[in-house]
Amino acid sequence: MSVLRESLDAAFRTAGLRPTAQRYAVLEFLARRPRHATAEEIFHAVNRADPRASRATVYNSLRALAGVGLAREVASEGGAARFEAGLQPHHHFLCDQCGSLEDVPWFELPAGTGAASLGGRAIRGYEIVFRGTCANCEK
Amino acid sequence: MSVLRESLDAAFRTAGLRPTAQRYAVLEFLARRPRHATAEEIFHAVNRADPRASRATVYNSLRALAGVGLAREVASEGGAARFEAGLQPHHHFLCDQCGSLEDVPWFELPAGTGAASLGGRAIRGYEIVFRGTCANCEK
DNA sequence: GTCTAACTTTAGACATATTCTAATTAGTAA
DNA sequence: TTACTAATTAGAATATGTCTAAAGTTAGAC
Repeated sequence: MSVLRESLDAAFRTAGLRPTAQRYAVLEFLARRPRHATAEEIFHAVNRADPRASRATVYNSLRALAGVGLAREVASEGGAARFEAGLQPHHHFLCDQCGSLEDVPWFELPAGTGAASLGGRAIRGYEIVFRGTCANCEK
Repeated sequence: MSVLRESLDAAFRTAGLRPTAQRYAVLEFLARRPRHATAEEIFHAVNRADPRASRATVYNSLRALAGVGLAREVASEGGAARFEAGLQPHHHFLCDQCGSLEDVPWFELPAGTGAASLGGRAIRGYEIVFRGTCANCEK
């Protein structure tokens, strides 16, 4: 059993999620890969390993994984939903020109930022979506 | 001609966008209304005014309006895309429990926040998406 | 190890959301 | 008005996501 598999296994147990081959496959794919995979991409990848895997299972797995924080849906615009392994937090950058979605290394909001605007809510996390022109299009 | 219509008209001209009845209807609906309308809701509203309006036109109009900044698609998760008039900037809050999407009054990031993470990109704007439990579910 | 109950997966139908296409209509500028 | 171009229409086509019933797995009790 690979090191990755062991750590995923531990992650499942910690999360109290029943480990299945399909959930491994989905999470492993997300953990290994460039971010922001669509359900369709995940389905194909998982399907290469196990040709019987079904679309519904990919969605089920993604929901299960997202439910315990092992994966998350990226708040994106248009088209298919995109998912990523929920390992390290980060922000996102969306290019107006070419539409690419890039990761931005994590940084915290200075303590208290916006506190006055958020009254009554319990904040568990946040993400900043920047828009503009990416380094490539900027040239 | 109403005051709203006049200001929308001016907005179209400024944006260099050909003003059509359907685009007026879509933008007017967004400008008047609670935020975060789905294309379907917009379609029905526009359709009440002009029963011949088509879905495709609603999508076309939304894209045209978004292209010039008069409307924007809200980065949301799952289900149908949501749109809002692009008038005042604000942040968003997404409730883990009930899934509701709320506006959070605008506040600026302190100058220089995250600058080190964003090198090479031209930032035109940003939005913070908070997650947690809304005031209602918190009770 | 075997049994059982609960959970998960499967295939494919179904439902919903969005885009495309060809023909028609409306806006613009001369 | 006329000619030109862009936008709209209806509905088909596509893409995305969910549901269902039957079959397969897993965890835990024995």
